[in-house]
Amino acid sequence: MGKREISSATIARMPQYLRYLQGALQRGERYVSSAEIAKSIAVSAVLVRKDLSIVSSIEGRPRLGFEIRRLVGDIEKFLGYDNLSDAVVVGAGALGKAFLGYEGFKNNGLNVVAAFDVDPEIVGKSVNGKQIYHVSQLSAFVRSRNIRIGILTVPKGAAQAVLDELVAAGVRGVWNFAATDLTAPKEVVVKTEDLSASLAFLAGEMIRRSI
Amino acid sequence: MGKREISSATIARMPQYLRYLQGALQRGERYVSSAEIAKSIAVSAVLVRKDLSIVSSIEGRPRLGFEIRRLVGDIEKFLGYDNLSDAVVVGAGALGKAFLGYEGFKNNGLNVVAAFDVDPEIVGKSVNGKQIYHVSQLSAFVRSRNIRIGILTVPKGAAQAVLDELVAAGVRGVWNFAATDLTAPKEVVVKTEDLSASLAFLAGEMIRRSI
DNA sequence: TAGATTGTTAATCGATTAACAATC
DNA sequence: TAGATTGTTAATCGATTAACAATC
Repeated sequence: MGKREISSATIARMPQYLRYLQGALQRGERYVSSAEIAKSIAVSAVLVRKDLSIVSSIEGRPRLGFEIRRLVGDIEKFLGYDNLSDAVVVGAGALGKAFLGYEGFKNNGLNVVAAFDVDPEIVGKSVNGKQIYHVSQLSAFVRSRNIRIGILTVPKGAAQAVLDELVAAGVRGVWNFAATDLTAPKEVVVKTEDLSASLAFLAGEMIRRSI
Repeated sequence: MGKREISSATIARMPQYLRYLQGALQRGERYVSSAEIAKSIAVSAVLVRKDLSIVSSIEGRPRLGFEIRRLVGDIEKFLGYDNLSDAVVVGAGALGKAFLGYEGFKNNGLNVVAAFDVDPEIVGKSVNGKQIYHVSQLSAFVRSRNIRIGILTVPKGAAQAVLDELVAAGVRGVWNFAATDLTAPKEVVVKTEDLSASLAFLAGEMIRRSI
């Protein structure tokens, strides 16, 4: 609809706004000014207003600020949190199991329904009421349940092959924790989570500040 | 030493370069051009050269490119990967246990030595040879082992208190997976890992591309 | 009302890219 | 040598901030 491209920096700030606003809502606040939001996120108030104007139809009211409840609704909608989609986890090691056990992503629109692995030791078990199947059943499962999101927690070596299989079965988004670069068709979104990059940032900051 | 500030965008690319270069090294390659690196990372060749000139003392050689082995060494040094530091995990739930079980961060200079929790069910057990202690012992442990890094995988509500305790005991860097905003003294680096922000990015891209 | 706070336009700042001479 | 590839300077681009009129 001719909308201008929204910068990824703006998108990345949305969950932070959301987190702050949900907290404010729980404290019983109803309105918040851009300056208050700005302070909590270490960003300028103008930028907050600019960001909010992009995702929200509501206008802030001079003297009062923004109505928190509606803002929360708009940001959740923008981020797609209102629209729960099912996901599968491939690789039921420690991290994969953590995904099975964690329900928190439901608030973010993600519902993990099952996991897949090759290890006969764990295939057949379940975590948090969610079954671990053998990888040979992955493709049929994804197809029949019309799954759109796959979470990759397999070893590096297996990641590309699993991704290919997921894509062939209809997955359109892959959340990759395998810390390796993957290739996928253009219409599939791959988000590689590079925790060692974060760690590098932490370490780098520590070094820079202490010297 | 009067060095110019290095942008966090540059720092964030370093682990990506490193990953590509290590792969090239394993394939037996010895030299690589900035254009090849650029292609694998979807970034321009000029930017690669600029980034590399910041972290590396070696110069690229016209026609040949950069010597991979030395580049890998320089980037690892820049990121502090050569300098293993001990860390503790606080919160031994599913994610915390994943950290205990995962040895991969040793390549990034991080060595997890123990975990802490309050749950009597798991205190006293060990994962991957690493002991889970009661939180009451946290402070003494950190002090006596001179631990500098703490990984927070506790529930939101407990995060700030744990951080305060870690800081009081001498921790200088905190990797926070509790998805809540924390406050810490200026000299302490806190890196909050917001997986729901990543997830938002994935979901957002999926929506944008499919409409 | 007066003043706090908004939304928007123009200016600034910083990161990326284009252009190109230098080099092996 | 000729040509691939480098490092650097200047131009561009995009994101953030400053300034300020509008509004409740």
